Amino acid sequence: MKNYDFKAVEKKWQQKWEETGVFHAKQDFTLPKYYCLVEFPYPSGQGLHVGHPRSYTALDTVARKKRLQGYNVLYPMGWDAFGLPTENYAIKNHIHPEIVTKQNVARFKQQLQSLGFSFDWSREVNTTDPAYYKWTQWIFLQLYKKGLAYKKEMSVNWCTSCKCVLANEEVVNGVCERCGSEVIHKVKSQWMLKITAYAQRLIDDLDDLNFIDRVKVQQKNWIGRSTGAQVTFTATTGDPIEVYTTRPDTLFGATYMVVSPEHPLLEKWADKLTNMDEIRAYQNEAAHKSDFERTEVNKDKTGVELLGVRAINPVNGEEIPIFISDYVLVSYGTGAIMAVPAHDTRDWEFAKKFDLPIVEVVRGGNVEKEAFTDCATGVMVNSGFLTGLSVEDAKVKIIDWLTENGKGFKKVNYKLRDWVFSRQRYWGEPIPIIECPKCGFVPLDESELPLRLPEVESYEPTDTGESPLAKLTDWVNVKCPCCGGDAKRETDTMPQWAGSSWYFLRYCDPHNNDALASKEALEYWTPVDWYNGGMEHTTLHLLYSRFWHKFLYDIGVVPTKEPYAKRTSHGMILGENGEKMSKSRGNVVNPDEIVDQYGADTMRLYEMFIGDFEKAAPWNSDSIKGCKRFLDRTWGLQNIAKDGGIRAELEAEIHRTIQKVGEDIDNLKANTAIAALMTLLNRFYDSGAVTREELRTFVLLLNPFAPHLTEELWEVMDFGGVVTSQSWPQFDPAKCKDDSVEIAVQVCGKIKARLTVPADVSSADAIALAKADEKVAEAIDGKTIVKELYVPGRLVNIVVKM
RNA sequence: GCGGAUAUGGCGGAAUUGGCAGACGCGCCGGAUUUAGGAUCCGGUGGGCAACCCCCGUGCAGGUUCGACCCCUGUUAUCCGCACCA
Repeated sequence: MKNYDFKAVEKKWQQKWEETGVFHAKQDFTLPKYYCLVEFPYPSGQGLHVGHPRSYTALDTVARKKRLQGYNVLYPMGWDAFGLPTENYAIKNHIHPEIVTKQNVARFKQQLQSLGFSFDWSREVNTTDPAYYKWTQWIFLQLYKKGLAYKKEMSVNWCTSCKCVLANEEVVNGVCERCGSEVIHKVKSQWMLKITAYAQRLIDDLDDLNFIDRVKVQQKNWIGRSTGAQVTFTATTGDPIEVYTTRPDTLFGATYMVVSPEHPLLEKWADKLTNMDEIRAYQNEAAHKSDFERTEVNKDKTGVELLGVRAINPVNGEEIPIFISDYVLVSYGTGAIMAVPAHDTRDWEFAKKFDLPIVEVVRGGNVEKEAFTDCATGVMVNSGFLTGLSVEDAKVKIIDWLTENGKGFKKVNYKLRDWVFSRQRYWGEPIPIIECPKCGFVPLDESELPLRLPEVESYEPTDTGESPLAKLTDWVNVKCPCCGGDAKRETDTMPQWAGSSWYFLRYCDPHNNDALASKEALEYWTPVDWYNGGMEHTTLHLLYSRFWHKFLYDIGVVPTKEPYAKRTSHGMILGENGEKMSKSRGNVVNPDEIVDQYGADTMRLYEMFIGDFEKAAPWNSDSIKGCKRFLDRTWGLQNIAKDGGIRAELEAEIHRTIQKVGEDIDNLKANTAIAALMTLLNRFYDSGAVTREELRTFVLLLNPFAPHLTEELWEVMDFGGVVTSQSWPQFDPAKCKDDSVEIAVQVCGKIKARLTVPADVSSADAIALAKADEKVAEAIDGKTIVKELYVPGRLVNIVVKM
């Protein structure tokens, strides 16, 4: 036996796979298909880290197994290459971002190829390629034409460090999701996408999808649907004040109102409010607070009462005070609330601080001590015609009353906001819109796509909030396609999430110049059968791409309502100290070094063996050795190989292993699949031999995890052909069972003995055999047997009484 | 605060979903081989006890059951998501 030279062997097979194109998806649409997808990476300057291969290897094992099972598998890879880090690097080093991207992509690609993933490289896509972003822009134009893209002056999140606006989804705890810098509010005119129009469908359609639960829960929470009522209060000025509430049943307990500091009625009432100075001061203060300050928890309630205008409760005609307070948000509901301090914690705190009346309307709590909110099963009190009803009935009755009297109606609200879609940066897709003083916004004609990014001298972002593109007067100043007059191009670009919102469609037909992909290809390949990716994208990329896909479905471009049939998510790989891997913590493991030291197969195997796929797992350099040892022992099997079929004494175990490995790969339980293969390997060594047929099966089962070594072993053993053109082993359920089994014998639940019995032994015989055992006989001697039971193949339990 | 999850040896993790807890791997201990180290091979390894066929043991306290890591009630800790969303 030759020593296993992983470096030479891995290179050899990687070249062979590339030359023969064995992993290219076939263009034959009559074959059963399987579309496996992993999130395409952002090609950063740091190169791959050990987290990337966890996801890629897991679906690579699925893809490889599915191919052996006869499926036409699409397992593609590409580059999500627009974005800030590249642009910032380019600025710092005075290199064009396109060149930086090219270098990073080359590095990533080389790293991925060194790990032996079975990607179809003939379908590689790159979001920064004009032939690609032509279609990103095309989709934007379709959204615009359907009224789902609009430009609006509004208060937006502004990252002080990126010098760029952010979507709500990109603001985490009041700071920028990417760089962690402070986010402030800025009033700017921004392109928006109307994702809210799809809020209900984005919730409803989750039901039919095979997504892991936490993804569904997180998306539902983010969309934040609630049902309640919109109620019209009337101000003493005669103006209606609309509020939204989920508790219309508590309307009789509304003792004051609160409007947000930005509420438009305040300007309207400016001349009637006697304390306008105080109000303006409060508004000003609120406007200068960052998101972080404004949403800080357990913060004291603040506010100012409006003097000169009061409100009338529509249900009882009572006049109540109105306040402004920053605990009421402009962006949610109507920007105004009715306050029911007895049954809402925030209102209660506010009422206590401003000494406002607290009227109990649902019995059961002590509203002087705290707000009684957990009152869904309570009974109404102090509530006029609602008194005596259950909360549930009161809700129905009050909504009927409001509707009949024109004072309100049933209403559904969402926390989801429209998607802020423009970015004031260079390295993104140009938005293909021209603004004409006469004609307004004019979309570029589709024949002019792609609208290429122009060359610029400097990519520096500006403090004024303008895109670097704005400085290119030659590019900006154009003639209006509509009237021929002077007009200007939109200079903002699209966010990084644009290109990734539809990339999985492009893989189906990546070189198509007439459509984002052909109808036939989409019909055949979509939806993605299995998509694995990070939890951090749940309310970003995953939600955005579902939205775009639904839109494309509505306009007849794609044949399915949903892009992904199944979504799973991998846990993070942590550093050896159990902390998140990061440069600053100095615990980063470089995958190149692992491949260099142990080989790609060991790296792959270890990443799959490291633990529960869905959970975070700390890296352990000692444990890798165990995987290397296993592969070396597998290679060594050729020394004890002999002719012959599967031996009778190993038949059941081999069939069970085939079953287990297959099922475990499908269920993301690679760790136990590998454990089963290790057990089987130990059995071969224990028996001193492995037959050719046994080895053949073993090699096939191991192939998805360790593709290089198994190909080489296949070749050395002269099994014929290559592994990639074989069939996945079949198991026979009838052969998975042993003829005899070891069972435990318990007396009163305590184990007294272990017996080997025939697998098909009858209950009576098993119990008789158990009783015949010396220790069991001793334990039950002289006692009354209360109960005897036999769990087939497991145990006998004899229950006795003294 | 709300929502979701998790808790098993020295470590990563198994457990056919109510039926022999600790599979598999790491680490550790002992042995073989080696000039030595490394590598490899063999044996052992949840805890207690001198030892056992004994006792204890799946975060903690109860409960249901012939039988509970698994189901129920309560509780603690950790992680994640959302967070003044009316």
